[in-house]
Amino acid sequence: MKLPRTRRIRTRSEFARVRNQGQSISGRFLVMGYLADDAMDEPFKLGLITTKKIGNAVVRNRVRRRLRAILQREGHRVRPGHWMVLIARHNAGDATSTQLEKEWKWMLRKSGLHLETKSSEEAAAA
RNA sequence: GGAAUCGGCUGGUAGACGAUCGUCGGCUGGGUGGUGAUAGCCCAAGCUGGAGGAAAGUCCGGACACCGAAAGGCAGCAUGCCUGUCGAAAGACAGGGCAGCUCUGUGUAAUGCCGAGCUGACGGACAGUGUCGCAGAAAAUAUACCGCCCGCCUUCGUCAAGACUUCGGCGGACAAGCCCGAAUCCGCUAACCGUAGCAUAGGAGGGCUUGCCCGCCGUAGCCUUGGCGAAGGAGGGUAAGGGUGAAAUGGCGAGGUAAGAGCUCACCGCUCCGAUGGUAACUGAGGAGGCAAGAUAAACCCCUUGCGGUGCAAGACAGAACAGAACCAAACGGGUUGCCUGCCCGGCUGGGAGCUUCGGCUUCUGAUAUGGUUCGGGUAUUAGUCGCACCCUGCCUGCGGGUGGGGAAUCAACCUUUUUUACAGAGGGUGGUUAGACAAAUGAUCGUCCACUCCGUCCCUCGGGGCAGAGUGAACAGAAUCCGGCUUACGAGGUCGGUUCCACAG
RNA sequence: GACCCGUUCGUCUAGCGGUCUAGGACUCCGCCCUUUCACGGCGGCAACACGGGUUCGAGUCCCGUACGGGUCG
Repeated sequence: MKLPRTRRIRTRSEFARVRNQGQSISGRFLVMGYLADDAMDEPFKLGLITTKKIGNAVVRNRVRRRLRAILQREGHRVRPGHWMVLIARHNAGDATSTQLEKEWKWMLRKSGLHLETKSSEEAAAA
């Protein structure tokens, strides 16, 4: 799944809307906020937040790239029509890609955004 | 010579290959864009580019932009040995000078001298102001204090001389008392004198005692004078000494002096002038001065030189709405509708004075709904477009751009040349490229190989090896207007130096 | 991003280059007071962010580093 600029959350008001009206789940490395929106024409919109608490610019960039790659690969599992904000916690810089991916999938199931599509299972079976 | 470790300089080379999926920019294509063309928008695919030496810190300097002009001055800030080179500046480099520290050698009573290494924010402390705690006599002015010396005064001690006094001794004189009688004199008697006698009554005389005086000697006291010493006082001469401090007004020796002192002299040091050498910083032959001069300017300050301020969130363009200014229109305006009627909504005015038949009318004053045009300011803007992506330039243009030429840097392959092959260097030349985001791109996954770390397990000679798994791809670290420096961070390697250990040789 | 400011006991803060061994308040600890607690009294522990430099002497002055905070459309 591609992540061009139209599928990103970019304005302060959109981040504030997810924060104020949405729900959130916190994990070991991540915090995920989400909000359903029927009017959305995209499958979902993603926002990433990496604060200075995580580390210097190198570490922050690495965390963002890993999270973006996970969403590119696994974004088709997300139920369409949702705002989604991922906030990296202070220890996310020490986490590996697989750890981040496991935690994100766990969050997806717990939040109910996981989409059980037949096509993916059939593809896995095939 | 080797090893370890520390520091300086240099150095910035990427895990390799393949596959899949992505991200930002550019080019090409199609559609749209009323149309030939451009910009813009949409679509899918291909090609292609995409982090660093520090991109960091934001410590300097500049470009560029705006502020009113950016010329002068004050304030403020920065700068600081000399010469040269590079540079727009900041700054860097090279050489030199001076100073400090360390070491080796050498020398002195001492300061030193030669050499080597390291370090230096290295203009000015006779332009002025300030500060120098504690300790110390004294901390910046030259002397107060202690001390030393000189003479004077007072007191004391001692010695000498002198005067006086007390006492003692001796001697003498005098007075009183007593005693003495050979009788020397007076005296008395013999009439007087001579002479004789008397007499110790009186005087002289002698003796003794006492008193007093004088002299001498001794002793003690006191006074005066002088010497010496001590204490004190006021005065003068001194700067040798005062052991404290980070720092004390030249050092050492000799002479000299009341004591001392560059007071004088030799040597050393210092200050001033200064030959010579050097572009200069500087050097300092020689001479003069008897010696004035502390530190601090990363205290204020003075001098030299430089700087207008703000910073790309600079700024430019586009630009609603609300409010503002000017002008215009009509008393009606807006909505509904293709238009009209109709319907709906809002408005058709406030205040004062006067008159009134109470319906209104006249007059004064103030304000304005609504619509339109223009103006400047300028906000909102998913902060929209530009600024903003190598440089210069010609032509066309509908001014948005299009197209062409030249140059620079770099990459890949190629050619020539240097070199011992290779690597590498130099030159040529073909082709490509020139990071430009804005919640912010340059990545993710998988496979094979390599290196390292960790965990597990197996083997043996207990130090390694094998197998499997995970992680990392050396570290520091991610462009944000651009450029030049500085500082800081950092791994392997190279090089230089120090320290330690080992081995060998002398 | 560009540009400014600050850092002193556990906390909030004073602090002329010199008796700073850095003062005060709250906290903490010990003792006293009280039947006990509290209040109160007495005493004590406890700090100049780090590294260099200037100076006889640095918390203070200068330079660098680290950390924290602020302003600007």
